[in-house]
Amino acid sequence: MSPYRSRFCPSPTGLLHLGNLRTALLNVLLAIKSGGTFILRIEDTDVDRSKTEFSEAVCDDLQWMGLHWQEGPRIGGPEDSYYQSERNSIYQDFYDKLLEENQIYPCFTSEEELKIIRRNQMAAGEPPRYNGIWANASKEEIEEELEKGNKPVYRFRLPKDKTIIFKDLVKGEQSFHTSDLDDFIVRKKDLSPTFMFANAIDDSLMGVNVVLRGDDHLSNTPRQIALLKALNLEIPEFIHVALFTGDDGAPLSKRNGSLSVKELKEIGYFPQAVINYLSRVGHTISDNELRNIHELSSVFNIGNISTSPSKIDHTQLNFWQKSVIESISIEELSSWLESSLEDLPKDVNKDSFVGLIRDNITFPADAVRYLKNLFINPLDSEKEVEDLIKQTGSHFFKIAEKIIEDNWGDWSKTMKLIGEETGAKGKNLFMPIRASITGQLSGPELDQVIEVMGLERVLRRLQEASSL
RNA sequence: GGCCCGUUCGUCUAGUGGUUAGGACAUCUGGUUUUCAUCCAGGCAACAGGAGUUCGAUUCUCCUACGGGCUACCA
Repeated sequence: MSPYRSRFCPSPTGLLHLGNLRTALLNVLLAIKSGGTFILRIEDTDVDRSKTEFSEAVCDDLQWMGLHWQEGPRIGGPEDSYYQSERNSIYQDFYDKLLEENQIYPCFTSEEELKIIRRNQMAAGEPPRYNGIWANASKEEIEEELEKGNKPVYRFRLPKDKTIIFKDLVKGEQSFHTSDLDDFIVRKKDLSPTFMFANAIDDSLMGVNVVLRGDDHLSNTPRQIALLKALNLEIPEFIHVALFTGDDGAPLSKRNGSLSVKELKEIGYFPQAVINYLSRVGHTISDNELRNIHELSSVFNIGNISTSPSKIDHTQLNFWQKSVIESISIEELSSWLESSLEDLPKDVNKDSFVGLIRDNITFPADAVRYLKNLFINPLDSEKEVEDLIKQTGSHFFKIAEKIIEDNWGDWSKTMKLIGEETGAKGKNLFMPIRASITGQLSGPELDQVIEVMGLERVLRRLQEASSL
């Protein structure tokens, strides 16, 4: 595989979410795998919606996820700027050239007029398309509008009756007729470039040789190819990946399960869990190995990219999260949980506690729950626990307390004695003990729990239970 | 409306002109735990529908349905 120069080019109008992230990841994997370069470019051409805070967040989020770029914001590269808002002089040269060659033309039809035209076309059962009234306007007509102070947009003169064919590396050959497309706008009234223009030009100027993007861009591709051809610019290869949808099949949004990187971070997801999940959505990896980004890139394969859309599934994401928790060291786990463990009593060994709950947690919040229930919250803070303890009666706990104190260090003997003394066995024996000591109805093996808690604390718990 | 993309277990997916249609996650059951969780083992579960091509189609073709995209002075 020859080195690919891939790119990710978000517009800073919001936070990065699982869908964008997947596209970014695939581009990174492609670059690493081919020994190429991953470029980050900020497409902030929409002045009203673009915000600096978002472009900063995008960079932070990608870095946190371990998706590093070799050219782009913060680190620079061959280009003067990787923010499109700072590249206007470059675009100006192309506009000049295109205008001179009569490949673009000014159009004075206002947005309101366009809306009306479109509505009428729809009503008449015609395809809503720019009617091309300004395509062949005379110099005089144009002068007249300019004199009136009217500002034009510029449209690209799309070649007539041509078929544009390109090969999508995943979907195969795609063909579009220019008669189904219209003269699209390349420059807005405020002189800023449109996506269709700046995106295609920058890809080419930056030497991007593979454009891996969402399926939603598929029908933009012939337009961009036509534009690049008109400018004699290099045309990259294309991969359009099927969309990643919400659990209802609709485009990914907050209400159908998408999470922003910010939220993922707050919930406590490991970047590694996220990339292992994401690299298996719409892309096949035949085994269930947990991998780092380099290992993922080596099993990444364009031919394994699927053509059909996939739905987000948090249980699968969480599976990878648990898989990371299983695989890392106690030290790493402890530092992951650091801020969640602030309330852990000083006399409790942090690593022992973390080791104890490791198999029973998915997120830091789960660790907090154990911490609170084991060491802080009173026994009546969870209803089921309180009910069970009251139902069992204080007699049981008084007996248990004495036996545990006398036999500390031999848990199986302890439980046997409590069973004999109280007549309880099985569930009726273990659940009240578990409930009173741990404040929960489920959790790790009891002998391990009491070891971490210590005799004093366990006895205090039993006393609390008998006086409930 | 036009153009385009897509449709295999609940989910992510593998796969082939003849297969017991495979795996993973979830779920269910059993085992371990004198309890629950964890862990381990096993089970359930799918080719959107209709035509055609063919000795034979889940696989190839067409149509329909459904989902999605583009058709923006958003990207």
